[in-house]
Amino acid sequence: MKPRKDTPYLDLFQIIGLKLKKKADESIKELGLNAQQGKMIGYIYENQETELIQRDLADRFHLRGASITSMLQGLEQRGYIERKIPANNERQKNIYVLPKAVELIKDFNESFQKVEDEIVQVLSEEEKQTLKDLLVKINERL
Amino acid sequence: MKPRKDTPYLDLFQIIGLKLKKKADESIKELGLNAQQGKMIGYIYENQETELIQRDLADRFHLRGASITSMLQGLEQRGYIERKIPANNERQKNIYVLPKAVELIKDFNESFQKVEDEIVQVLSEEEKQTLKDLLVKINERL
DNA sequence: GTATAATTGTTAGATATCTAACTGTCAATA
DNA sequence: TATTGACAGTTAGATATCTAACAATTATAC
Repeated sequence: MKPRKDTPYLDLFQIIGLKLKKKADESIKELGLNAQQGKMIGYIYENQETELIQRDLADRFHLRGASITSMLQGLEQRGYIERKIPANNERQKNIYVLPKAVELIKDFNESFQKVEDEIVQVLSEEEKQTLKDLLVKINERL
Repeated sequence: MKPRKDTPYLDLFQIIGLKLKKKADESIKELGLNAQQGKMIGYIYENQETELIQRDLADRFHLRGASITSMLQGLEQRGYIERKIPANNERQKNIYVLPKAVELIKDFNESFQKVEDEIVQVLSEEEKQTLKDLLVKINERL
């Protein structure tokens, strides 16, 4: 009996995603953080003037509120970020990066850029553009 | 200061991967397993006549040996699979699915197929083929 | 043949994520 | 304005993954 199962897109996205996660983790491991934490710090840095709250991070990174709490508690204890309850809403916490994290952001970005380059190194400019369009289209409807 | 960070491919793959994982988990949740377990059972079923060992599963799914041990212990305790030490190599364990798992495979595959269809629903036949070619190319070099 | 290497799988302990239940605060409305 | 519901975040407990150290077995090299 031949398998009727045939889910090449699901499988490819899953495997590529895993490989990329491992590469990204590896590339910033020496900085003492994982890729998710690096991405998070970078995102906070770029958005901290917009009254960024944990809910926003959960949405952006497709994680649950509980995961964000846990992650930010870790980053806060280690001195990378701080959380301040804003005057106008005591439910929320605004997130800011501290200098210790800012120092690392350049290194993060270089490392992530290298992984990014690895992804598309085998593609022509035209193929890269085509791929990006297709991925955006898929992501929007998913 | 504008962010110099720009890793759209890394970000898109990460987010699409997460969304797909959640959809796939959701789609087979009622069967009492998660997507990874479903994929694993399906793969074992299709390869159990080839003296499949844990090492093979670790390679196929890009997981560590320890993770496979843990996962298979769970599936074995719940009666989905069995592991037998082959006569010719006492280090190894050959993996087989049990009837309880076989019953579910058809349902798994239908569920995964639905997620698969969701991924490419917005693409034309030509776009689908292009995407697959690009993904395969990327996956090979990664 | 024996010593050394590599291979396969397991365990222990760490981390990241999840769900469900919860607290406290703010918003809507009757 | 008092109640009810929605929202932001936390905690507890479960699960899945990882790394590192390990045991047992097999393969290789001298």
